[in-house]
Formats: sequence, structure tokens, C-alpha cells
Amino acid sequence: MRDAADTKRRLLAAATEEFAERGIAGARVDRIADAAGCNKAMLYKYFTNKDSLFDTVFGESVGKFVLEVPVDTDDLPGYAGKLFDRYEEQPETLRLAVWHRLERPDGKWVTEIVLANEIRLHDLQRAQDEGRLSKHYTPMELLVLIQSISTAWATTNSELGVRTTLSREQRRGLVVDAVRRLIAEQ
Amino acid sequence: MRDAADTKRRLLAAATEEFAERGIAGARVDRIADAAGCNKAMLYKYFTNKDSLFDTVFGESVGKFVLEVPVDTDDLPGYAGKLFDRYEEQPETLRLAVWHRLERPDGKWVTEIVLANEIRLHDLQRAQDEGRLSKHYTPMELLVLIQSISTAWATTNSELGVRTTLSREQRRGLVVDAVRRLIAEQ
DNA sequence: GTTTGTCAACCAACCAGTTAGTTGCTACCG
DNA sequence: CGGTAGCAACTAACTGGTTGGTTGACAAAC
Repeated sequence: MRDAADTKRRLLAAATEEFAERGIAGARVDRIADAAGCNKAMLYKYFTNKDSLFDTVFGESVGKFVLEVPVDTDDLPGYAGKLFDRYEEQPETLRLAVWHRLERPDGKWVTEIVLANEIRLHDLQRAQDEGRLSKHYTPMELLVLIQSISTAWATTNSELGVRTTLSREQRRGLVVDAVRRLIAEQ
Repeated sequence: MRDAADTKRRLLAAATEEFAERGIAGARVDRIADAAGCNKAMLYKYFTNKDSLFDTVFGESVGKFVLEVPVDTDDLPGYAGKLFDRYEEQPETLRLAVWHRLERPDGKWVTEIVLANEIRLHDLQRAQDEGRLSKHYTPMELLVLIQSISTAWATTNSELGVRTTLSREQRRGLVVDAVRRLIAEQ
């Protein structure tokens, strides 16, 4: 019954859900503890406070993400499609990232993101040097474009009435096709 | 000295800043009243509660936005550039929209958005019918793509270390060029 | 018996929303 | 013109409930 590691894991899972849903200011510490089936004191023992709990949750979320969706420099449209799939299946990742950007603008940079990004930039650069990838955009420009296009549907305000009229497969198709067009030679 | 309309305007201005900065859950009603230089009770007289104050702020922000940035179906890259400019110069608009999407997912639809969107879709459709615009993407797909590309830089998490390394003009150039590529024939 | 995990109860600060009372403007009356 | 009644604009202080964070007592494992 007594399992510190498991308690910690349950707290993290509950916190992930709560933060993804409501953000930092909207999240309630009591609700997280309740959902984890344990006491608030545990939360403050394992994570020093609300903000640092969020940071842990976000770091963990990003860590999983970069492991699970590696960039394929020889198939950027396919990469964009995989990003799209991941955001569709686990929207918490994206929501946490948006909350992070809005609510912790000067929070410590998550090293997982910085490192993963440097590797991606380097890989793209090499693909361009070796002639496997169009040089029309710089590696950084490519990353920004692919990122924004793969999250296009998720970040569109619902007023466009868009979510309902197109199937997931159609929306995915647009993402893949748009990236294909961007990196096409000429 | 006693000017109801002006008090209301000051409250709206203060609320816009506070909500854009901190979102709904993070905003403080006292802070808004203080910044507006008036009493909290005034806020509750003119706007019934915090949520409806946010709705008013957001509706007003969107209303101004759609008036100031009309779509030009014959120059979509230029339209994307204007969107980019507007988001650079008045980031509150975009921030409010993101807070809205995160914190009021089932709030009432802002009619300004719905209407403006219908008009845009219709205009794009006609441009395609008259052969002035590529039919590769549907009007709705075009809107979603243009929207996401023009906000690409603003919605990229700072971990990419991107904001500092490229000038505003360079970032704008990318947005315009990407849209140009997407709607190019062939 | 000592360390470690757990919890109920507690606290001070905070926060959205209310109320009872005051102030300044103005339209009407003499 | 001078006085004043009425009303909208405004305010200070309060309320009931919530929130992040703490603590001291107890229980289980070793």
C-alpha cells in the first residue's frame, strides 16, 4: 500500500490533466491531490509548490514528446503528419505548451526542448548540405513553419466552425500537403 | 468629472490589458478597477461579472480586428503580411483569442468572428470561381493555413530561441513567402 | 525505536461579489 | 435667479467562501 514512487506518479498524472485543462492560475491544488487519491501534503513534499509542479509536468510532457516524435529530414511532410497525429491523440501536450507560453513567459527554459531543437536544426542543415532538402528556407524557418502548420487546426478558434465540417483524415491531409508544397523545389 | 461612458471605457481598457496579460483565472478584478482609477462596484454595475467582462473585452477586440484587417482575395500573401503586422503591433488581440480558446471553450460564439469568417469564405470562393485564385485548397483550408502561418512566430515557444535571432522584417518575409508558395499554381 | 508515508485540521491571505451610504449633477419650481 | 428634489455616479467597508501552503499526530515498515 505504501508506495512513494507510485504516489508521485499518480500526482503527476492528476496534475497533468488538471494543468492541461485549466492552466496554472485555474488549476486547484486540492483537486489534483483528490484526483491522485492522496493528501495535499504529499504534493508539497514531492513538489515544492504549484509552479514547480507545473514545471515538472511540462518537462515530463515535452520529454515524452520529443522521444516519441523524432524528426525525419527526408520526409518532412510525413513528420508534419506525425506531429498532427500526436497532437490529435494527446492534446494535453499542446495545451500545456500554450499555457506555458502564456503563463510562464520567463520561466526556466526546458532543456529537453532546447536540446531537441538544436539536434533538429543540425539534421536539417545537413540534409540541405547534402542536397536532400530544398534550401529555400533555413532550418529554423522550416521548423517554425512545420510546427505552426501541424497545429493549425488545433489552434484555430472554434468560431470558424471548422472542427466539425472536416474529418480528421482530411485535416491531416491538408497539413501533409501544405508542408509538401513548401519544400517542393521551385 | 462624473462621466459614466468614460468610466466604462477606462474599465474596458484596463480589463483588456489585464486579461491579455493574465487570462481569466489569473486576472484580478481589484487590479482592473485600480488601473481604471475607479471602484470595483462600478465594474459590477457596467459588466455583470468577471466572465462577462472578459466576453465584452474579447468581442470588442475581435470587432476592431476584423474591421482593421480586411481580407484581400487577390493578394493573400499581402493579407498574411498584414495579419502578421497587426499581431506584432497589438499582441493583445492574439493573446485574448488564445485565452478565449483555452478558458472559454463553450462560451458563446462571438458573432463578429462567425460573420467575418462567412464573408471571407464567400469572397475566396468567388475568387476561385472567377479563376483569380488557385483551387488547390478550399476556402476554409486557405483561411486556416493563412491564420496559422501568420501567427507562426507568435505561437512558437521561446525555447526555440527564435525570437531574438531573426529581425521582424525577416520573420514577416517568411510569412508572406510561405503563403505565396502555398497558392502558387502548380 | 527510528524512519518514512499519510492525513485531518488548520491558517493567513486572498478574491469575487454586495451593500449601505455619499457626492455631484441637473431639471424643475418659485 | 436661487433653492432643492431626485437620481445616477461613485465609494469604503464588508462578506462568505476559497486558496496555497503548513503542522502535528498517527501508522506502517524496517
